[in-house]
Amino acid sequence: MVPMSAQAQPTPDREEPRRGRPRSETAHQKVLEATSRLLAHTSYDSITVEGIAAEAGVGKQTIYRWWKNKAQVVLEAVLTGSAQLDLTPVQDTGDLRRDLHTWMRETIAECFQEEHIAMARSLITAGLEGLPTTAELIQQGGGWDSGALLNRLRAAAERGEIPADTEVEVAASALTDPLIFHIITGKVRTAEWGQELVNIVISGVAAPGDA
Amino acid sequence: MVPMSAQAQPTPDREEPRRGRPRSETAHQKVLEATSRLLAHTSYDSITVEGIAAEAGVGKQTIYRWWKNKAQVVLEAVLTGSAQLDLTPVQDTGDLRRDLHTWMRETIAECFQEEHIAMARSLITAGLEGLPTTAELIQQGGGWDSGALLNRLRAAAERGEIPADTEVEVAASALTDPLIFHIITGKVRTAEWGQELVNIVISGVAAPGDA
Amino acid sequence: MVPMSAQAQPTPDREEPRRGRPRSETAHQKVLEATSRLLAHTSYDSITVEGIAAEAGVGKQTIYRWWKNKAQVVLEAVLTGSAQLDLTPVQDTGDLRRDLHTWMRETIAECFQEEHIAMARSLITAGLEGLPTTAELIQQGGGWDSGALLNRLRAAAERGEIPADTEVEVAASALTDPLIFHIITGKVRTAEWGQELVNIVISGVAAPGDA
Amino acid sequence: MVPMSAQAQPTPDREEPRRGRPRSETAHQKVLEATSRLLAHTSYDSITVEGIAAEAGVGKQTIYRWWKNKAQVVLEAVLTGSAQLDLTPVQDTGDLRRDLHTWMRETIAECFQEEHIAMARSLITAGLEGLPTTAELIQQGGGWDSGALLNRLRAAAERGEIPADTEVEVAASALTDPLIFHIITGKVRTAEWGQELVNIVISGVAAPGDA
DNA sequence: CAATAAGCGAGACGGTACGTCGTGTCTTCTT
DNA sequence: AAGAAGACACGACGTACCGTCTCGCTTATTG
Repeated sequence: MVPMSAQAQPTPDREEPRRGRPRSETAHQKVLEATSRLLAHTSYDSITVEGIAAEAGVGKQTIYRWWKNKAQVVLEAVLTGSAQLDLTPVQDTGDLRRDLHTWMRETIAECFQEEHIAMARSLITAGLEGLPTTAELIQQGGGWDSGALLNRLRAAAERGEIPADTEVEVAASALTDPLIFHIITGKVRTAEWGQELVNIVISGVAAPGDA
Repeated sequence: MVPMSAQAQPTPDREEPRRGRPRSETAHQKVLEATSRLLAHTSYDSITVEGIAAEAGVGKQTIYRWWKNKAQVVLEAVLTGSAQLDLTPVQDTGDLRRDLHTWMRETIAECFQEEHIAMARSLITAGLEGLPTTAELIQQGGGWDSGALLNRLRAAAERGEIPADTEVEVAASALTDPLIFHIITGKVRTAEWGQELVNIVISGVAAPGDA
Repeated sequence: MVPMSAQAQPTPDREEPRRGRPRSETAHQKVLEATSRLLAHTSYDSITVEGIAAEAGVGKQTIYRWWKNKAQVVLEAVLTGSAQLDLTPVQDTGDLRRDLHTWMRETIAECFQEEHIAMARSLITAGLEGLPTTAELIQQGGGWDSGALLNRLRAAAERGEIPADTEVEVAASALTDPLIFHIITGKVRTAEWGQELVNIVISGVAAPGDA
Repeated sequence: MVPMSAQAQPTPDREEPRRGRPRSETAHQKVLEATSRLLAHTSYDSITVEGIAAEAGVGKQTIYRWWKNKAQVVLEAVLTGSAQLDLTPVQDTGDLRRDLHTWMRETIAECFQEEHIAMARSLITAGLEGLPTTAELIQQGGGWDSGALLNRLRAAAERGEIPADTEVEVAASALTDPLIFHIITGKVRTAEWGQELVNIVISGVAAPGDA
């Protein structure tokens, strides 16, 4: 899957020592795990809060104590759950073009799998159904983490593989966004498509426009 | 909005003249208009079929006579509603880079408006919530129509502005998809970002990789 | 059971011809029957609206369309359902004391049965939980119908068996209310207790006070 | 209110001195008072344990340490709360009929007051909702205490005002039960009604049936 | 006088039911 | 036969209570 990571701390929690029985981190965790489990074989909107509660062995109210609605739960489940998928690294052999081709090949192989597609779609849907704020959550707090990719591009810029003033973020967008968009909409993309995309972007970056 | 167009013929229209009272095209239209009106200030899932029916002054059954579920109605409303936005053409002055810069500038100006963003999001959600088939509907039947863009690129290829073997569809993807993705996730993008994206892609296309 | 009868017309219904699909009297009936069935082996408060809906094969909303809450449903079910229990008649052999003794014996035999006790309790609870108005419903609209008893007493008064100015309603109360109250609270009463009660009341009625 | 009294000793009090912090009788009392306060303007089932706890400034668990469920709390609150209402005595002037008339007049005046009615209803509901055992609690342990009335009748029997073999308990039932039943169902009764009831019963008792 | 045990207010927990709302179908009468 | 209207079965929503279970703190009794 396109790498994502999330810190997702829904309760910034003023550190005043709460009274009464403290919230059970166990319950919190059980819910996220149950949600992930359900997301594997169910689309966002056929997931129900009641279903999550049942699967987690948790009271519905407990879910609403931690999250404001279904979108938030799913969002956090996807974001934290996929953190471990954040492992398509971008190697640095010194040859940018080769490294990106490798990365693209692996990423495509990994991403276009039933389960990851389902998760990505849930992420989008959950993000869109949440408040406007939630959309921000996707981008900023975690969402698709193109960090590794960005780092590789920055290294290339410093090292002179590509011009030092390259807008690496734009270049990264040109690589990841078509990928993500095609995952979501269900257009299956072949390795060749990916290779060509890398070629175009790398060449474009390497040969700065005459504009 | 990113140009889309839709023919949206949900009824493959058997040409046998039906018996009894013919379906009211008026009602059909009223529904689409009402839906568009609602989409302007409401997110996909807080739109209800009952709400649409009420807004349109139409019976619920009439809606289900034409479309098979909510997702389809919204989908068609978005697709046809945006058809008239499909007017960001790509001019052909002979200078590809300049033409694309112009197109990008205009598109960004047009797209990042509250109302278009809401529609784009609804499109995605409706597409995802519909059957798997629906996802295809977005891309194929209508969806984001990068037709004008593709044509301009093909013209450039034929004319030798860019290499004849250029994968124009990939290049188009590299331009439109980051745009779309940022619209739906709510990342607002400046004109500069767009210009840089065009630069990268055009240069990359123009200077075929040495790979 | 202590005789009750009810007309229970929750919808006084202005006779303007309603538009749209008319309410299904069938559904209405299915609910009442299901409720009666449940009341037989369940106490009032362990009956649930969801349970009634399931038992009746009816949507929950349909119940709430006809009745305002659980108390109202149960109330109507008990009242209408028991109408057929209104059959402990008071015979008229010309001998009031003997007739009442007979009636009392039969009523006690009939009333102190698990199932009737449960219904009577549900009636009270439903009545009390409903609005203040509901309490009125019990007395006026139906509730415990001491009609047959009253008639027998009135006949006796006209015929001179008891003084013509006898307050027959008070006398009836003195007979039925202890009976009802003991059913509700669960005090099981023997035939002897009933006989003695009849004796006291009849004698009291026959021998007008010297006050 | 119809006189009741309650000993209500929910803890049969094993006399081994418990270890640890002793239960706070203060808390116990605060709960009962809070419950009584709530009972004044709320029906049984819109009273909540959480509400009682809040009103009493007490933890919920403290309530469940003393009583086994809501019905028990309310039950005890009503029973003990009304103990102080147990003061409609039956005087003994030697004239039974007069004494009972006086008692009836005072009792009716006292009983048919909003607040007492509410309490009586709660008592019934609480009794019915409790376990079967609870129903017994009403009658036996406390409930409506017709003790004073019974005593007056027994005195009359010993003294020859009424036949020595009078079934005083039945006679008392014929007086109190109609009263109670009318309170809970909300039928407001006038003083005349009460007077007539007394007349009938006294006469009936005085003039033993010729059966 | 510490250790121990149980009570305390507070409030989260797993449950269950509530009453509302939306979906997609069905049924009435009207056009 | 299609239209507007609206009831239908179904099922999820988010809330409210129930009775239980921790928390950290307080208060007696016991060693």
